[in-house]
Amino acid sequence: MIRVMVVDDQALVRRGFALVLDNEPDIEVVAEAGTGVEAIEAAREQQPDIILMDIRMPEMDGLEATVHILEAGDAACRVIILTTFDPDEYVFRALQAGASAFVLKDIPPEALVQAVRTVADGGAMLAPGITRRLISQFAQKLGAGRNLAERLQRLTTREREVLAAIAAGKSNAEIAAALFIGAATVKTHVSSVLSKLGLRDRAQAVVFAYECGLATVGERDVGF
Amino acid sequence: MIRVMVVDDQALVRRGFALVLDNEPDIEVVAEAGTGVEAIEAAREQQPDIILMDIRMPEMDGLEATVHILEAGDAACRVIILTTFDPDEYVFRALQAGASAFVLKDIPPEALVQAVRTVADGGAMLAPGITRRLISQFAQKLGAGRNLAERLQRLTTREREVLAAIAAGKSNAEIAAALFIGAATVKTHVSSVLSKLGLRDRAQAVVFAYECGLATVGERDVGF
DNA sequence: TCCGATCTCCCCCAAAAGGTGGAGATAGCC
DNA sequence: GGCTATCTCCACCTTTTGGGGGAGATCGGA
Repeated sequence: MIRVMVVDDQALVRRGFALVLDNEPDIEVVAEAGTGVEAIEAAREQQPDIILMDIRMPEMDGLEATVHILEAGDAACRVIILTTFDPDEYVFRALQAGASAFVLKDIPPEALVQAVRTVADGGAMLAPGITRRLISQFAQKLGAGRNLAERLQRLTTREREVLAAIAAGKSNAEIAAALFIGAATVKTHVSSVLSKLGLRDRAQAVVFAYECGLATVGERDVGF
Repeated sequence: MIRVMVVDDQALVRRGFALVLDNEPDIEVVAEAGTGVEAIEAAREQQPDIILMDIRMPEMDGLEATVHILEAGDAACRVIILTTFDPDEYVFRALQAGASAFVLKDIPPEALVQAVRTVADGGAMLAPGITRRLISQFAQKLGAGRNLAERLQRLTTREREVLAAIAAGKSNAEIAAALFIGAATVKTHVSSVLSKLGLRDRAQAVVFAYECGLATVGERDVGF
């Protein structure tokens, strides 16, 4: 049995969703809430598996409530964001907040039921148009450094190691220590890297490393 | 009427999908192909709206064929990748190749039909588990620089502008020219930025900018 | 009005970075 | 054995960078 909570400030909408879901044999609506604050409270008491969350609500919006509920963590629940429109900002904030699904309110009832089952099953679901944008953004990132990666191939192994170290924010002296070579050697390698890639200084080298995928956002803790 | 082509090296599988789709009143299967090469040929001749593409095939795999077909471009078609398993590498390669959907072969027939309609309608669709991974990867990137973004707030407006310029690979002189201020002033700002953020040199500043989201991969053409 | 923050610019100086040219050692290839 | 590529290091030099300290102007708030 999938235990669901429905959160929406409009009682009518809320009841509508609740009725549709409660009608399913394997789904049970265990709570309803009309504000973000109520939602947090109810989530803690009822520990639902799935929360259907509206975004625009008085007191506290659905995204903020989602963050709180998921951070509390005692509830191993997943959140489905429901919204009327799909402005980009909401989508990104929702994904960042930890939502498992983002669907528009105009989806057919069966699709909503299916979404609940999918998410309860560990899956995720996005409205088709949103998936499209997410994919295109992702593909852009993936494909960004293709010609750059080719230029990267002109470097020797050692030079790529040095470039990676530069992209980690290391000074020449630190690179020397890390690679167990002399400072003079590092300078030689750095010069080769810059001239082979057509760059001017190590700052540009860092940019290059990120753009071509040699360095990646999120893989380092900036604790210089 | 949605014109569909089915590509799979196993004739039985191919026929199965074709029959399911042809059974729908608004869908017409206009071509079938058993290899990537055949698919490219058929796509050019028949100009289908949607291509159901298997990945593993002899002669040329589905992803390579997808790239060729979409690059040809004369066909304004969208590709749905069908596969038995869902190894990550395939997913990323598929998205990069330009696929609009990535679904597993075990989806129920109605869902496949729905996917075809969704994609024909300009949407995109991913298998639930894949959507989940895509979201988590995306959320990771988005959330990467949260504490960092706070540190960013300690900078003044001008200092953030300077930091952005540093992250663009500009030298102090270039920044001065870009912001219409003196070189000495730039040095002052750079010093403030570094000391406020606890960084040592501009290379680390570039790293910081990428990690906190001030700079983003793919937004710049590295044409220093 | 005075204070603090910000933006602007200056001087001096030390350290780091980057360029040029050279050189020895090793390894693989024709 | 020559030839090339790579890795290692050195010396010399110029430019850039970054730090320290100071200073004038503006603006907004206490």
